[in-house]
Amino acid sequence: MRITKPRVAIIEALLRHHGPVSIERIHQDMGTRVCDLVTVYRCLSAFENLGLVRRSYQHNGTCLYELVLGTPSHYHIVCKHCGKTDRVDYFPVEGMERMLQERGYTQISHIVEFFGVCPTCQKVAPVRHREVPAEATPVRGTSVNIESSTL
Amino acid sequence: MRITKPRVAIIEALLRHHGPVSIERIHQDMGTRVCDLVTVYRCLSAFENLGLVRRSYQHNGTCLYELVLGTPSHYHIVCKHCGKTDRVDYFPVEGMERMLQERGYTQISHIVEFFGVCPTCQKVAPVRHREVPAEATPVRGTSVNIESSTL
DNA sequence: TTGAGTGCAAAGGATTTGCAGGTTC
DNA sequence: GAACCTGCAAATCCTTTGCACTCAA
Repeated sequence: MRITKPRVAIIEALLRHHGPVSIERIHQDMGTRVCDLVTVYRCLSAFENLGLVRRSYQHNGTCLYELVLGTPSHYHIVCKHCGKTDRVDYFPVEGMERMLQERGYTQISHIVEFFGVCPTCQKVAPVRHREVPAEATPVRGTSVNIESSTL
Repeated sequence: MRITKPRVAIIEALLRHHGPVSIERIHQDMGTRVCDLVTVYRCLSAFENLGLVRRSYQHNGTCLYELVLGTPSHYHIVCKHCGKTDRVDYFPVEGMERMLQERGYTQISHIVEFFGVCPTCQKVAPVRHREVPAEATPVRGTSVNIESSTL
């Protein structure tokens, strides 16, 4: 994989955030003139295949990306390929992924995410699918994504 | 809210599954002639507002619905309205939602999901966004969705 | 009767693809 | 110089909306 200006800029933009960021946001942060939005999509996709970044979802279904840094440490296994879900009865997070590996799964990762309406938004109408909130920017330093990846 | 043929059929279809199902799949299962796909979208959305069903996402970003039955029992709080994420330092799942309530969040829910490539798909190419897997049907009885909702 | 529900058609928005031209190695 | 990257434009796909009509309460 080649090192190009857009790719470096994307990584830099991701480094400035400490949590999942939307693609649009990354594009803005790195400066929209650096490259086309399409390129950001393609690069992030490539990065994901390399295990450099991980993808998660916002409550409206649009996706977020973040750098894979530490190895964070649960109830539902979904096959990335066929989409089938498989029951996971063992509860504690520890040893969870090891158990899945023993079942024959690879590229295991998991996400744990909470949703709710924050104090400031208490009185406003609910969000619908695809409806992107005014400022969907994760607040830096205040997010923890416990998704992890294992070969 | 009125009881109509499509709504009954949707609930019945959901009852036949023990895990998250895609909207398309629900439509198929209940028989495409019962109502339009759009109606399924609208009904599920209404059910969700009533807390009857919960929504989650597939690894390609498309959404899944499932009946809210039991009350299942952490790291990332995302506002459903503005999309901002907020750090959650307290780790154990127990008491997590209570703590968030104390912070002023409402309509709290969370999802815990694992992703991986299942033994059967080991040798095939990776899935991309929006790319719906051949058979994305959750295997009944083998899924556990630990998302919960609190007012 | 009458407002909530529905169908059909079309709009919206995020993500992907095709192809020609550029750039890194 | 070849293979990989990009830009631009257009296609896809899922989800939402508008509007007139139907039906449960």
